[in-house]
Amino acid sequence: MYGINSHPDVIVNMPREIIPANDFAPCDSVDTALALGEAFMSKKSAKPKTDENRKVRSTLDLAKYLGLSEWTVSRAINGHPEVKQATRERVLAAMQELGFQPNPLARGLNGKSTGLIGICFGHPRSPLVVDKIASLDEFLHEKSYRGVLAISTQNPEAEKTILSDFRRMRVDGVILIQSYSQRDEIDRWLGGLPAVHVDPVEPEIGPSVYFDRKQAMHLLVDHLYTLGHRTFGALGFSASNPWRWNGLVSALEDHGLNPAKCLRSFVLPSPGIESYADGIQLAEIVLSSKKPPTALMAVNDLVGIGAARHLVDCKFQIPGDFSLTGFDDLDVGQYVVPSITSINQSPRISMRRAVEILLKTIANPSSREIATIDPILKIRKSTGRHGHR
Amino acid sequence: MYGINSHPDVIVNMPREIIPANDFAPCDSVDTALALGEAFMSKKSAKPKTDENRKVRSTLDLAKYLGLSEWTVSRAINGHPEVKQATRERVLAAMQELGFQPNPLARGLNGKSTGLIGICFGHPRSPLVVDKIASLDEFLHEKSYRGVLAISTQNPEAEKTILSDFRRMRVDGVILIQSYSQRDEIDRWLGGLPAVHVDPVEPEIGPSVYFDRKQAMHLLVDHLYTLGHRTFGALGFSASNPWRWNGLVSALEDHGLNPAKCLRSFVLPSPGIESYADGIQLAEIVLSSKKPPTALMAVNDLVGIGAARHLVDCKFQIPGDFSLTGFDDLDVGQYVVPSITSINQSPRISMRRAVEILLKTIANPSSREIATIDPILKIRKSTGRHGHR
DNA sequence: CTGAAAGCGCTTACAG
DNA sequence: CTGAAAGCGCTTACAG
Repeated sequence: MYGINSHPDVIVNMPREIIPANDFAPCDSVDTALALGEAFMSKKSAKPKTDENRKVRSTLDLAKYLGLSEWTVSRAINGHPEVKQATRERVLAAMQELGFQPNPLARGLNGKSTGLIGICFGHPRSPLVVDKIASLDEFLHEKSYRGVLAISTQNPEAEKTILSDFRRMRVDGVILIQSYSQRDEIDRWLGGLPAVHVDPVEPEIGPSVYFDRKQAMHLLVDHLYTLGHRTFGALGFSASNPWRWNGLVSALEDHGLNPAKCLRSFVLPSPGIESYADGIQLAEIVLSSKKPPTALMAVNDLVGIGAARHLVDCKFQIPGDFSLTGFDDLDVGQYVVPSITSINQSPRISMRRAVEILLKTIANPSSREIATIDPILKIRKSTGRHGHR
Repeated sequence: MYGINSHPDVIVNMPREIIPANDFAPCDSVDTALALGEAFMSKKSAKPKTDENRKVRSTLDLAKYLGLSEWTVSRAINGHPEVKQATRERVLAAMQELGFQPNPLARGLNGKSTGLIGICFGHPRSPLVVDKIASLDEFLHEKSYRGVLAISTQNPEAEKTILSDFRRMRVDGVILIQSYSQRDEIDRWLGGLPAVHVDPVEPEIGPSVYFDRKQAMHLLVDHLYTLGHRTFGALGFSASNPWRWNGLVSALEDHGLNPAKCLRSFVLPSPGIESYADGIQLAEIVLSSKKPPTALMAVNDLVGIGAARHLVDCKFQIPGDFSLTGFDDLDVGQYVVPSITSINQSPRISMRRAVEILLKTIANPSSREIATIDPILKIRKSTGRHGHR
């Protein structure tokens, strides 16, 4: 339905039925159109009411078919108050029956909704992206929107291009996921286009969905501290990843620890795609360091699993020698040995909120709603007391 | 660039720069437009040539700016032969410089290219989908197309709706990945829209990319047979998955084995999402069966890893007691214990071919190119001689 | 090549 | 509510 109702609370379910491409017969005269209308309505119509003889292809056709004016049909479809309820229902019912939908391109040309939502992922390589995309697809379809997907791969230049394209194709709104660009730049690129940010690197000052990474780091540190750990290693992230790092630092301080002494960061000289192979390399670095920390906190599950794999291969015990945490709560984390303690980010809920907030922002551009997603700690076999074998 | 060249071999790189939404000043008179043109061209123009004073927003503006007619500009952009090379280059250069692009909506309304490609995934839950989406995004962007993504979740009704929507938004073509619908139905829903099928369930009779699953099953069986295995179990698929099953049967027959005797199928009463949990359940079923086969072939890596996990938990040796193969060659397969023998499907190459073939089909609808992607066997630690501990 | 015009399928003032 | 019309930004015959 391409969001063509201006009454968001009255969602009309119009079927999206097929419109054969080759059966177009324009209705040039009112007579033809009326004859057509009769054919549709006549109970003893020779032809069955199949897709093949559905000739209502424009609002003008529909208007003729219903004996209304184009004006009325347009207003009815767009939920304007000038047309009375009974007429509107008649129009909507006919659309249902005929499977007719106004052409979104023509709507877009007139500055109306196209039913398109631009989706821009900053970081495509996480397995969570599949869940997010599937969820977005589901929630967007529920509201009769379509997602136009693009991936910027953390490249601001690409992001600029993508947003420009979104504007050019007149999307109704944009969902930006893990954007790495400057907030003010993005706003400039958007040029007023409604947008919701999900987990931006820059602090959120507009409509956004914000996963509480600081709390997540607190949950992990609390868990490890309770198990007796006093030395911590960050695997694959450092102070250059402020959200993770600052959360980690503040969590340590909350326990009376001095991060300068108890926290070390292990990063690769040339960071890869934060996957297993990185984890293995990072574990090598940890092992080659003096007095490695006992609690290792990986930037994500893949790195964590890779690191665990290398440590186990080197005959270290997890959690006897090292406790190890991941991040993301991927399914796979439960099926590796040892299963990996992690943080669940509720990607599905997060996407649901993103769609909700975007639609609110489209309806009311001054809305600046922010949703916070709470982390969930998943304790598994990769964390335990140090020295317990 | 929205595919606005009718000469596919001459891809013009036009910048997609930002178009501020609020600075629109329509050029109502030729005078205004010319003055504008002068301002653009004057070297001592007061205002710098920023986004802010870029006022060429339509082909008409561009035509006035260049002192050409709208007709010429349109023809130049669309690569028609009537306009001579020098003029075309001038137009194209001005577009570059001004960052102007014709409005794709208006083009679409006129039955021209919108630059949109519909992408429909039938099976969203595989981790490979991320790779496929990222690859499609990359290759489509290279050709200045945009992907509109939808997921049908193996529901023909949803697929019908999605294809109808694609037509309504005038996509230039469709990429259907793992569609579960009937081929003739799809063709009807497409109504002539150019499309390429990737790994359809129905045999491919149009433009398509076809992963050679039969050969894949042969590679696996050859490998297992060479290792001495004579009894085989299919984990998570049966004769209802014809490609897998028929390939498996023919491979066994090629080795002189009788599938009726040496092949058993293990499937869940209510199949899940073909992930780890399914694998665990399937392994339970295998273990509870009489004389379980020694070679287990999982429908995919996740199921294989889950099954392996359960077998190991039950103190069976892999590959001592069971050899186990997966399918997909997910990264994770290398990092579990034991690492899992699998089949690589070259998803990136597959997507590249899909885009290539689609663009060829758009350019020439009678083209019916079919690409075959060869499987690659990845031998890892989960397969070996039976009884070797 | 130019110029003037119609048309794609909508939306929206404008007068009745 | 109707009717006649202009406009969104393009493309495309049509006459010169």
